[in-house]
Amino acid sequence: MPELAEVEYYRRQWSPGIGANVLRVQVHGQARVFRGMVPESIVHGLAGARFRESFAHGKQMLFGFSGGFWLGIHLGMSGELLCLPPDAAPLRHDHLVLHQKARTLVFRDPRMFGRVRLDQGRMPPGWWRDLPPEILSRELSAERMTAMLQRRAKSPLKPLLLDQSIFPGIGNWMADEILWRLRVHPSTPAGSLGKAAKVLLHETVQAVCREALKVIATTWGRPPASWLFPHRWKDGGSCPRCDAPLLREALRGRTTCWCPKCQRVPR
DNA sequence: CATCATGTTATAAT
DNA sequence: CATTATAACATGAT
Repeated sequence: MPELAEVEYYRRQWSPGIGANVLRVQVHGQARVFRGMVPESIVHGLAGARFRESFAHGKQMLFGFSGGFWLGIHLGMSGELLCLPPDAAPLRHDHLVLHQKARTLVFRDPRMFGRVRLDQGRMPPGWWRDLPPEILSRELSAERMTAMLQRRAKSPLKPLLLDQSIFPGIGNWMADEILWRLRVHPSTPAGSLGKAAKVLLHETVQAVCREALKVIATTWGRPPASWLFPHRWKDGGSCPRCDAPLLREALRGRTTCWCPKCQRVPR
Protein backbone atom coordinates (compact mmCIF):
# COMPACT_ATOMS: atom_id res chain seq x y z
CA MET A 1 0.00 0.00 0.00
CA PRO A 2 2.29 2.68 1.18
CA GLU A 3 4.13 5.33 -0.75
CA LEU A 4 5.69 8.48 0.67
CA ALA A 5 2.44 10.11 1.82
CA GLU A 6 0.94 6.92 3.23
CA VAL A 7 4.20 6.18 5.04
CA GLU A 8 4.03 9.59 6.67
CA TYR A 9 0.44 8.88 7.70
CA TYR A 10 1.47 5.60 9.31
CA ARG A 11 4.47 7.16 11.03
CA ARG A 12 2.11 9.57 12.77
CA GLN A 13 -0.08 6.74 13.98
CA TRP A 14 2.57 5.88 16.54
CA SER A 15 3.11 9.48 17.67
CA PRO A 16 0.71 9.27 20.65
CA GLY A 17 3.27 6.89 22.16
CA ILE A 18 6.17 9.35 22.05
CA GLY A 19 7.45 10.12 25.54
CA ALA A 20 6.05 6.95 27.07
CA ASN A 21 7.82 3.76 28.02
CA VAL A 22 7.43 0.41 26.34
CA LEU A 23 6.32 -2.01 29.04
CA ARG A 24 6.27 -5.20 27.01
CA VAL A 25 7.15 -6.32 23.50
CA GLN A 26 5.55 -9.12 21.53
CA VAL A 27 6.91 -10.48 18.24
CA HIS A 28 6.04 -13.19 15.80
CA GLY A 29 9.63 -14.32 15.68
CA GLN A 30 9.27 -16.55 12.66
CA ALA A 31 7.81 -13.80 10.47
CA ARG A 32 9.72 -12.93 7.33
CA VAL A 33 9.69 -9.24 8.28
CA PHE A 34 12.53 -9.91 10.74
CA ARG A 35 14.84 -11.37 8.08
CA GLY A 36 18.45 -10.68 8.94
CA MET A 37 17.56 -9.97 12.58
CA VAL A 38 17.39 -11.96 15.76
CA PRO A 39 13.81 -11.09 16.79
CA GLU A 40 14.56 -11.63 20.47
CA SER A 41 17.11 -8.82 20.32
CA ILE A 42 14.27 -6.45 19.43
CA VAL A 43 12.29 -7.64 22.43
CA HIS A 44 15.26 -7.19 24.75
CA GLY A 45 16.23 -3.85 23.28
CA LEU A 46 12.84 -2.17 23.35
CA ALA A 47 11.31 -3.63 26.52
CA GLY A 48 11.55 -0.87 29.11
CA ALA A 49 12.82 1.71 26.62
CA ARG A 50 11.23 5.11 26.21
CA PHE A 51 9.86 5.97 22.76
CA ARG A 52 11.51 9.28 21.96
CA GLU A 53 11.04 10.32 18.34
CA SER A 54 10.26 9.21 14.81
CA PHE A 55 11.25 10.06 11.26
CA ALA A 56 10.11 9.17 7.77
CA HIS A 57 12.29 9.27 4.71
CA GLY A 58 10.66 8.13 1.49
CA LYS A 59 9.24 4.71 2.29
CA GLN A 60 11.58 4.20 5.26
CA MET A 61 10.75 4.98 8.87
CA LEU A 62 12.99 5.27 11.91
CA PHE A 63 11.83 5.24 15.53
CA GLY A 64 14.24 6.36 18.25
CA PHE A 65 14.21 4.85 21.74
CA SER A 66 16.19 5.41 24.92
CA GLY A 67 19.29 3.31 25.30
CA GLY A 68 20.33 4.29 21.78
CA PHE A 69 17.93 1.90 20.10
CA TRP A 70 16.75 2.65 16.57
CA LEU A 71 13.83 0.72 15.16
CA GLY A 72 13.71 0.77 11.37
CA ILE A 73 10.48 -0.16 9.60
CA HIS A 74 9.64 -0.55 5.91
CA LEU A 75 5.98 -1.30 5.20
CA GLY A 76 6.50 -3.30 2.04
CA MET A 77 3.28 -3.84 0.12
CA SER A 78 0.74 -4.45 2.87
CA GLY A 79 2.27 -3.11 6.07
CA GLU A 80 0.59 -0.65 8.42
CA LEU A 81 1.14 0.92 11.81
CA LEU A 82 -1.70 1.15 14.28
CA CYS A 83 -2.29 2.70 17.67
CA LEU A 84 -4.75 0.52 19.58
CA PRO A 85 -6.19 0.52 23.11
CA PRO A 86 -3.91 -0.82 25.85
CA ASP A 87 -5.83 -4.07 26.18
CA ALA A 88 -5.76 -4.87 22.47
CA ALA A 89 -4.93 -8.47 21.65
CA PRO A 90 -2.55 -8.97 18.71
CA LEU A 91 -4.01 -10.53 15.58
CA ARG A 92 -2.45 -13.03 13.24
CA HIS A 93 -0.46 -10.54 11.20
CA ASP A 94 0.64 -8.27 14.05
CA HIS A 95 4.34 -9.12 13.94
CA LEU A 96 5.65 -6.45 16.31
CA VAL A 97 3.57 -5.18 19.23
CA LEU A 98 4.80 -2.53 21.69
CA HIS A 99 2.67 -2.37 24.82
CA GLN A 100 2.56 0.95 26.61
CA LYS A 101 0.49 1.86 29.63
CA ALA A 102 -2.07 3.87 27.68
CA ARG A 103 -1.93 2.24 24.23
CA THR A 104 -0.61 -0.54 22.04
CA LEU A 105 1.60 0.23 19.05
CA VAL A 106 1.28 -2.38 16.32
CA PHE A 107 3.14 -3.22 13.12
CA ARG A 108 0.80 -5.32 10.97
CA ASP A 109 1.78 -6.83 7.63
CA PRO A 110 -0.15 -9.75 6.08
CA ARG A 111 2.10 -10.25 3.06
CA MET A 112 5.31 -9.74 5.03
CA PHE A 113 7.18 -7.90 2.29
CA GLY A 114 7.90 -5.28 4.93
CA ARG A 115 10.96 -5.21 7.12
CA VAL A 116 11.77 -4.52 10.76
CA ARG A 117 15.25 -3.98 12.11
CA LEU A 118 16.89 -2.71 15.27
CA ASP A 119 20.23 -0.96 15.61
CA GLN A 120 21.98 0.51 18.59
CA GLY A 121 24.19 3.57 18.77
CA ARG A 122 24.32 7.21 19.75
CA MET A 123 23.49 8.31 16.20
CA PRO A 124 20.99 6.87 13.69
CA PRO A 125 22.29 3.75 11.95
CA GLY A 126 24.39 3.81 8.79
CA TRP A 127 21.67 2.53 6.48
CA TRP A 128 19.55 5.52 7.51
CA ARG A 129 22.33 8.06 6.99
CA ASP A 130 23.09 6.58 3.59
CA LEU A 131 19.61 7.16 2.19
CA PRO A 132 19.54 9.41 -0.89
CA PRO A 133 18.35 13.03 -0.61
CA GLU A 134 14.65 13.39 0.10
CA ILE A 135 12.48 14.53 -2.76
CA LEU A 136 11.26 17.64 -0.95
CA SER A 137 14.74 18.57 0.27
CA ARG A 138 16.84 21.31 -1.23
CA GLU A 139 19.51 18.71 -1.97
CA LEU A 140 17.40 17.03 -4.63
CA SER A 141 17.67 20.07 -6.88
CA ALA A 142 16.53 20.31 -10.48
CA GLU A 143 20.20 20.13 -11.45
CA ARG A 144 20.76 16.91 -9.57
CA MET A 145 17.58 15.36 -10.91
CA THR A 146 18.48 16.43 -14.44
CA ALA A 147 21.88 14.78 -14.10
CA MET A 148 20.22 11.58 -12.88
CA LEU A 149 17.84 11.58 -15.86
CA GLN A 150 20.73 12.11 -18.24
CA ARG A 151 22.76 9.30 -16.68
CA ARG A 152 19.84 6.95 -17.31
CA ALA A 153 18.89 8.57 -20.59
CA LYS A 154 17.66 5.40 -22.26
CA SER A 155 15.45 4.26 -19.40
CA PRO A 156 11.70 4.78 -19.74
CA LEU A 157 10.51 7.37 -17.26
CA LYS A 158 8.05 5.13 -15.41
CA PRO A 159 10.54 2.60 -14.03
CA LEU A 160 13.00 5.41 -13.40
CA LEU A 161 10.49 7.17 -11.16
CA LEU A 162 10.21 3.95 -9.15
CA ASP A 163 13.97 3.87 -8.50
CA GLN A 164 14.23 4.54 -4.78
CA SER A 165 17.85 5.61 -5.03
CA ILE A 166 16.73 8.59 -7.13
CA PHE A 167 13.12 9.22 -6.09
CA PRO A 168 12.79 7.90 -2.54
CA GLY A 169 9.14 7.45 -1.67
CA ILE A 170 7.68 7.47 -5.19
CA GLY A 171 5.61 4.35 -5.82
CA ASN A 172 3.37 3.05 -8.53
CA TRP A 173 0.45 5.41 -8.21
CA MET A 174 2.54 8.54 -7.67
CA ALA A 175 4.68 7.74 -10.71
CA ASP A 176 1.57 7.41 -12.88
CA GLU A 177 0.17 10.63 -11.41
CA ILE A 178 3.37 12.55 -12.17
CA LEU A 179 3.55 11.38 -15.78
CA TRP A 180 -0.12 12.07 -16.32
CA ARG A 181 0.24 15.61 -15.03
CA LEU A 182 3.24 16.10 -17.28
CA ARG A 183 1.32 14.72 -20.26
CA VAL A 184 4.24 12.43 -20.94
CA HIS A 185 3.95 8.79 -22.00
CA PRO A 186 5.35 6.36 -19.39
CA SER A 187 7.68 4.79 -21.96
CA THR A 188 9.35 8.08 -22.85
CA PRO A 189 13.14 7.71 -22.54
CA ALA A 190 14.42 9.96 -19.77
CA GLY A 191 17.06 11.47 -22.00
CA SER A 192 14.59 12.54 -24.65
CA LEU A 193 13.18 15.29 -22.42
CA GLY A 194 14.50 18.72 -23.16
CA LYS A 195 16.01 20.87 -20.45
CA ALA A 196 12.76 22.70 -19.78
CA ALA A 197 10.85 19.42 -19.62
CA LYS A 198 13.35 18.05 -17.10
CA VAL A 199 12.87 21.10 -14.90
CA LEU A 200 9.13 20.64 -15.24
CA LEU A 201 9.49 17.01 -14.18
CA HIS A 202 11.36 18.14 -11.08
CA GLU A 203 8.60 20.62 -10.24
CA THR A 204 5.86 18.05 -10.83
CA VAL A 205 7.52 15.35 -8.75
CA GLN A 206 7.76 17.80 -5.86
CA ALA A 207 4.22 19.11 -6.37
CA VAL A 208 2.66 15.64 -6.36
CA CYS A 209 4.60 14.76 -3.20
CA ARG A 210 3.60 17.98 -1.45
CA GLU A 211 -0.05 17.68 -2.42
CA ALA A 212 -0.26 13.97 -1.62
CA LEU A 213 1.17 14.67 1.83
CA LYS A 214 -1.38 17.42 2.37
CA VAL A 215 -4.29 15.17 1.44
CA ILE A 216 -3.15 11.87 2.94
CA ALA A 217 -0.59 12.31 5.71
CA THR A 218 -2.87 13.56 8.49
CA THR A 219 -6.30 12.14 7.72
CA TRP A 220 -5.84 9.41 5.10
CA GLY A 221 -7.87 11.58 2.75
CA ARG A 222 -8.21 10.41 -0.85
CA PRO A 223 -7.07 12.63 -3.73
CA PRO A 224 -9.97 14.29 -5.61
CA ALA A 225 -11.52 13.15 -8.89
CA SER A 226 -9.47 15.76 -10.72
CA TRP A 227 -6.41 13.54 -10.13
CA LEU A 228 -5.61 10.39 -12.06
CA PHE A 229 -5.52 8.60 -8.69
CA PRO A 230 -9.18 7.56 -8.30
CA HIS A 231 -9.45 6.48 -11.94
CA ARG A 232 -6.35 4.35 -12.35
CA TRP A 233 -7.10 1.25 -10.29
CA LYS A 234 -9.45 -0.68 -12.55
CA ASP A 235 -9.99 -1.19 -16.23
CA GLY A 236 -12.66 1.02 -17.72
CA GLY A 237 -11.65 4.35 -16.19
CA SER A 238 -11.53 7.53 -18.20
CA CYS A 239 -9.19 10.51 -18.13
CA PRO A 240 -10.43 13.25 -15.79
CA ARG A 241 -8.91 15.81 -18.15
CA CYS A 242 -10.15 14.76 -21.59
CA ASP A 243 -12.52 11.86 -20.84
CA ALA A 244 -10.65 9.47 -23.18
CA PRO A 245 -10.58 5.84 -22.00
CA LEU A 246 -7.48 5.18 -19.91
CA LEU A 247 -5.07 2.39 -20.77
CA ARG A 248 -3.66 -0.05 -18.24
CA GLU A 249 -0.71 -2.20 -19.13
CA ALA A 250 2.29 -3.75 -17.43
CA LEU A 251 5.53 -1.86 -17.92
CA ARG A 252 8.59 -3.51 -16.41
CA GLY A 253 6.32 -5.76 -14.43
CA ARG A 254 4.26 -2.97 -12.84
CA THR A 255 0.75 -2.00 -13.85
CA THR A 256 0.89 1.38 -15.51
CA CYS A 257 -2.13 3.57 -16.26
CA TRP A 258 -2.06 6.46 -18.68
CA CYS A 259 -4.23 8.51 -21.02
CA PRO A 260 -3.43 7.72 -24.66
CA LYS A 261 -4.79 11.09 -25.73
CA CYS A 262 -3.08 13.36 -23.18
CA GLN A 263 0.15 11.37 -22.93
CA ARG A 264 1.48 10.93 -26.41
CA VAL A 265 3.47 7.89 -27.42
CA PRO A 266 7.11 8.73 -27.96
CA ARG A 267 8.85 8.23 -31.29
C1' DC B 1 -10.00 -21.66 -9.58
C1' DA B 2 -7.35 -17.74 -11.79
C1' DT B 3 -5.73 -13.17 -11.56
C1' DC B 4 -4.14 -9.17 -9.45
C1' DA B 5 -2.14 -6.07 -5.79
C1' DT B 6 0.48 1.43 -3.65
C1' DG B 7 7.42 -3.26 -3.11
C1' DT B 8 12.04 -5.09 -3.27
C1' DT B 9 15.60 -8.22 -4.57
C1' DA B 10 18.06 -12.23 -6.60
C1' DT B 11 19.03 -14.37 -10.74
C1' DA B 12 18.84 -15.11 -15.66
C1' DA B 13 19.08 -13.44 -20.13
C1' DT B 14 20.38 -10.01 -23.59
C1' DC C 1 29.64 -4.29 -17.53
C1' DA C 2 24.84 -2.22 -18.13
C1' DT C 3 20.16 -3.07 -18.92
C1' DT C 4 16.01 -5.76 -18.93
C1' DA C 5 13.00 -9.72 -17.94
C1' DT C 6 11.39 -12.95 -14.73
C1' DA C 7 10.59 -15.16 -10.55
C1' DA C 8 10.19 -15.12 -5.86
C1' DC C 9 8.46 -13.66 -1.54
C1' DA C 10 2.95 -14.55 1.29
C1' DT C 11 -1.59 -13.31 1.76
C1' DG C 12 -6.04 -11.42 0.67
C1' DA C 13 -9.46 -9.42 -2.50
C1' DT C 14 -12.14 -9.95 -6.62
